[in-house]
Amino acid sequence: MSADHSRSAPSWRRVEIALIDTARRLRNAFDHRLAELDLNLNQASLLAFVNDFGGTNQTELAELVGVGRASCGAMIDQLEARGLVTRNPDPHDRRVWLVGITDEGSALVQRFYAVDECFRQEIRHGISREERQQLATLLERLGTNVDAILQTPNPQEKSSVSGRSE
Amino acid sequence: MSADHSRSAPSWRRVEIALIDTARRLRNAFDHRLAELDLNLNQASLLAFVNDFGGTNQTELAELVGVGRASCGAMIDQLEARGLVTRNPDPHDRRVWLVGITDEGSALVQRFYAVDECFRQEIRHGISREERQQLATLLERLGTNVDAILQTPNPQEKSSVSGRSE
DNA sequence: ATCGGACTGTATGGAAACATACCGAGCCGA
DNA sequence: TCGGCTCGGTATGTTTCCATACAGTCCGAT
Repeated sequence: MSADHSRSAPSWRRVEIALIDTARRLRNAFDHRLAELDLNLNQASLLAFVNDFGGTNQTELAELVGVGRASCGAMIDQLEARGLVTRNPDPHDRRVWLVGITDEGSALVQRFYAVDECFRQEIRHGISREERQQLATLLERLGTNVDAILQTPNPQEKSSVSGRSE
Repeated sequence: MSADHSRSAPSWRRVEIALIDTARRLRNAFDHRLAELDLNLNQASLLAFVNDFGGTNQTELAELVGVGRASCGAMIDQLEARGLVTRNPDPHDRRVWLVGITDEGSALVQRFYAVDECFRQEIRHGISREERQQLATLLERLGTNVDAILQTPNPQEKSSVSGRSE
């Protein structure tokens, strides 16, 4: 469905849109593969972070995964209910939970690694390491520019725009 | 917040994740800029498609924008309520609506073009046309691989998985 | 000692998208 | 002509995320 964008590429539909589109499909494909573990990509990432870094608080995890604190809390609720992670009180700060992994969670992370490995091989078919490196570099620079835009509070204020209808 | 992923780059966090992450932020930035028009990126895309291609039915628009038919219908509801597009019956097929643009919608699309132009200039800062070309090519290939995966119905079927708790 | 500010985690409401199921309309072969 | 299949659009329920507001806690300044 997404192949023949022959008529769907008007002047303004550029690389940026293609990037967003590809990423969406990439995420879908990832989730598709991860379905066998009853995880989505964010959950798997969270689990892997917890596995790698041990006792981490939720705010930090939220930033690592790239979701808000509330969403992260909800994700941890789910993973905790499945017995994959534990919430342990921080002895030094009664506000925070130190999220840790269980044996079952750790085992699931191993399976995630396997799925991820397989997935990446398929995804990278026909794409050299060099090209991936370029891609990473480009994304990095793109991300920098994006951050600059996001930190602009309210860009418009162009005051005398051509014509306002209302 | 997303810059110092120094400790956030474990072995499995590769280009694919960076791509998804960058795309998310890119979309956020786009929406941020588009907020001045009271549009999000999908709405703006839809509007631009309608503007460029004239009477189009909803299913086709959904595919162009990259959302499902239901979501597309909802979006058109909103745009129609704002007087930006119209639904006209297809004289040849009483099932379909031909979505057309209004004068007001067309004017808004022009403003969208302006915002988009400005946005792209900022986003592309420090990235050459050549590099964008490479990026596009890479995304194209990536998308092909993704499609291949999505069309795989159920990849593993390892049947006798180690141990299922429930 | 205590007060105010900053921070952690949670509750709540809303937005956006999906999958599914459904209705009405077209299409086509018997 | 009629029966079934397909297709366009819509309704429904679920999921996932965010933004905001809030309660509890820590910490530093007074």
